[in-house]
Amino acid sequence: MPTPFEHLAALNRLVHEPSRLAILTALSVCEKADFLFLLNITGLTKGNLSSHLSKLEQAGLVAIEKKFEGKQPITYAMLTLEGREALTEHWKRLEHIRKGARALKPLKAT
Amino acid sequence: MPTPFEHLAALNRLVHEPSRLAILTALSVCEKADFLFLLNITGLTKGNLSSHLSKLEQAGLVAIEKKFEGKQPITYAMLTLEGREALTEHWKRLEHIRKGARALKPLKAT
DNA sequence: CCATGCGGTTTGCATTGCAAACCTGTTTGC
DNA sequence: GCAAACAGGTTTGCAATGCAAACCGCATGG
Repeated sequence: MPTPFEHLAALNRLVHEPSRLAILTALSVCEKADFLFLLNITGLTKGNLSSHLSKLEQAGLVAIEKKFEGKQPITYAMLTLEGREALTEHWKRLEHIRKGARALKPLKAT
Repeated sequence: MPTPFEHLAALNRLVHEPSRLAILTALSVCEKADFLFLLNITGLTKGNLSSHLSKLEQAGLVAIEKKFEGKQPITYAMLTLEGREALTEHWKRLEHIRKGARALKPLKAT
């Protein structure tokens, strides 16, 4: 009989980290977002947003697209399919854990 | 107009960390739990459970009580009021963030 | 030209979380 | 009765992470 906490082991730290959870969750509701937009809504510094995005890209959860808009370089990020699935799965696990705790109720300390 | 992501900044890393979220959530449904019970349901190693508990104790989120049950030493952990509040607050924030993302929908990149 | 700003990336460092070693006492085998 | 195994943890060592700060290339302004 598995406890709901087994799901914790499966929590993907890459997704779970607050800043990245923010980025991913934000991306999940826009088809595409640029760097500065993400910067504003997450409140991260440029440096940290940059490195989190790289990490997410490397993991295949987001796709990065760099182009020039006129003369300004601009970086777009969007969720990959994999990223979308990972995020959905993650929220589901969290939900599951919290719900599961209630089911644990009858258990008592030795 | 604050975005829901401001709540992320407030996510308490101490609580957010998966293993500790497990410990705290488990504790939230038993008035008291012993070390080995926590060990089983979280699936952590003794060493890591020990250090997570210490950290939670230092932060004032759990209270540790050590006694002898016959000849065996046994360690009990229970949530402090502060711990209970922190956990509740944490789940609330997470909920808020996920819900909030949907409200972000109309925003678009650029 | 020099400096100031924009749009990021890279670097350095302190903090973490994990695995493995260790510790104190108790029980078991012989 | 003494060595070995076990129970219940704690401490240590190390690799990885996240953050702040420094850096970089290009473009515009004085």
